[in-house]
Amino acid sequence: MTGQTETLMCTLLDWIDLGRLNPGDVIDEPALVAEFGISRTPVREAVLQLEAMGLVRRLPRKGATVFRPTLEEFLAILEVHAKLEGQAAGLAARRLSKSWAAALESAVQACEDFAATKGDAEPDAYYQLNLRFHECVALAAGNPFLTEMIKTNARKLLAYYRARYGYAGAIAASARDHRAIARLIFDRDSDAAEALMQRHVQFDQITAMDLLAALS
Amino acid sequence: MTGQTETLMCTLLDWIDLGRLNPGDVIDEPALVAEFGISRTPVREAVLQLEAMGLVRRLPRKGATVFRPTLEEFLAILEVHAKLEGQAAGLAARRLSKSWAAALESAVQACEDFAATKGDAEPDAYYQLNLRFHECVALAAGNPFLTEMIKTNARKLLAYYRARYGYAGAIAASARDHRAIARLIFDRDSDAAEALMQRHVQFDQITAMDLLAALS
DNA sequence: ATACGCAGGTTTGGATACAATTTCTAGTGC
DNA sequence: GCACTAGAAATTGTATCCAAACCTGCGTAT
Repeated sequence: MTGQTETLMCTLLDWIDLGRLNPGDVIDEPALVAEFGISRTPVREAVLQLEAMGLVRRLPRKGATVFRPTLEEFLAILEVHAKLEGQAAGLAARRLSKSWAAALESAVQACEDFAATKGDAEPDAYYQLNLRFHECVALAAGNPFLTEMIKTNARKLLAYYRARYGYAGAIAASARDHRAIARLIFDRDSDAAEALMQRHVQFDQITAMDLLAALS
Repeated sequence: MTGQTETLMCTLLDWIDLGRLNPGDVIDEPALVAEFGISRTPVREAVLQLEAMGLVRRLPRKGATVFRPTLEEFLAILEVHAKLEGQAAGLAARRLSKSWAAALESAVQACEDFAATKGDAEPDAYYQLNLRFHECVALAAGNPFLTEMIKTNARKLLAYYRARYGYAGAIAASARDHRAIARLIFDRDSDAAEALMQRHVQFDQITAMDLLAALS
C-alpha cells in the first residue's frame, strides 16, 4: 500500500519518457482502472496532478490526452526551455565540481563515440545519450529547482526532440555542439556556455517547424 | 455545480496572492470542508493540484502547508525567476506593441507617482503597483507560457517580495529601476533590458537573506 | 423525408463509506 | 511517580455509490 496515486503517476511519467505515451494519445481512465486493479479515485487524482503540471490536457467530455502543443505553444515552450538550459550551462560553468566534470566528459564522449561509430543509425539510442548530456549539465548547475523545471519542460517537447535525430547529419552536429558546450563549461566561460547552449536547444526554428509538420 | 475543485483552487490562489495565506500556514482540510459546505473529495483534489504546482507541501501526518522555501530553495528559485523575468523584458523589448507600450508606461508612471507622493508609506499598496509593472512586461513579451511560469514562481516568493518594500528607500529605488527598464524596452534594447531586469529581480542576495531572516 | 424529442446509456464530479496507520490518552502495573 | 500498553479517535488513502450533464439512437409527427 505505498500510494497508488503516486505509483500510477510515476508509471505514466515513465510511459511518456519511454515514448509509450505520445502527445495526443488519450489516457483511458477505465482501462487504467482495469489494468492496475485499482479504483477510479487514484487514477483520477494522478491524471489531475499531471494536468496541473501541464503534461496532460483534459477536454470536457472528450477524455484526457497527453499534452500536444500547437505550433504557437511549441515555439513558446521552446523559447523558455532554451533559456533555462542556457542558464544551466552558464551556472555549470561557474560551479562545476570535479565529479560532475568527469560525468560531463563521459557523457560528451559517449555522444561523440556514437556519432563516429554509428553515424545516423539508431536515432532513439542517441536520444538517450543526448538526454544524459543535458541532465549532466542541469545537475552540474547545482540548482535542483532549475533541474526540475527543465525536466518537466523537456517532457512537453519530448516527442519532437526524439524526431530531431532522424535527419541526416543531425547526430554528428549534435555531438559537435555538445563538445563545444562542454569545452566552454570546462573553461569556466559562463557567458559563452550559456549562449551556445541556448542556441543549441533553440535550434533553427525552421527545423522545429519541419518537425512539427512531420508529426501533425 | 461549476467545479468545486476549480473554485476552491482559485480561492486558495487568491488567498495566497492577497496574503491571507502565508508561507508555512497550514491548510486545514476539514475546516475548508465545513466552510464551503463541500465534501473531502474536491478539497483533497484542490490541495493535490496545488502541490503538483509546487505551491503547497504535504508533510506525512502533519497536514498540508503553504510552501515555505528554505534558504537554499529560496535562492534557487530566485535565480531561475530572475532569469525568466529577464527573458520577458528582453522579449518585450523586441515585441512591444503600441497598446502594451501604453500600459507599460502607465504602470511605470504609477510606480513613480507613488514613490514621489507617498515615499516609504504603504509598502503593500506599492507592492500591487510593482506586480502590475511586472505583469505588463510579461504580457508584452507575448509568450503566454512564460507569463504563466513567472506567475507561479512569483507566488513561491510572494511573501518575501512583499516584505522587501518595508526598507527605507526601497520603493524609490524600485520605481527608478522600473523606469530604467521601461526606457530600455521602449528603446528596443533587448539585451540591456534583459540584463537590467534580471539584476532588478535578483536584488542583492544579502538583502534576500535579510528578508528571509526577518521572516523566519 | 426530415426534424423534433424523448428514453436510455455514458461520462464526470462529488459524497460517503471503509480500511489502515498512527497518535493521543488514560489506565494499570511496577 | 513514571512508564508502558491498550484502546479510542483522527488522519489519510481508497473504494463504492449517487446525481447531474450530455451524447445517441430510435420513434413519431408533420
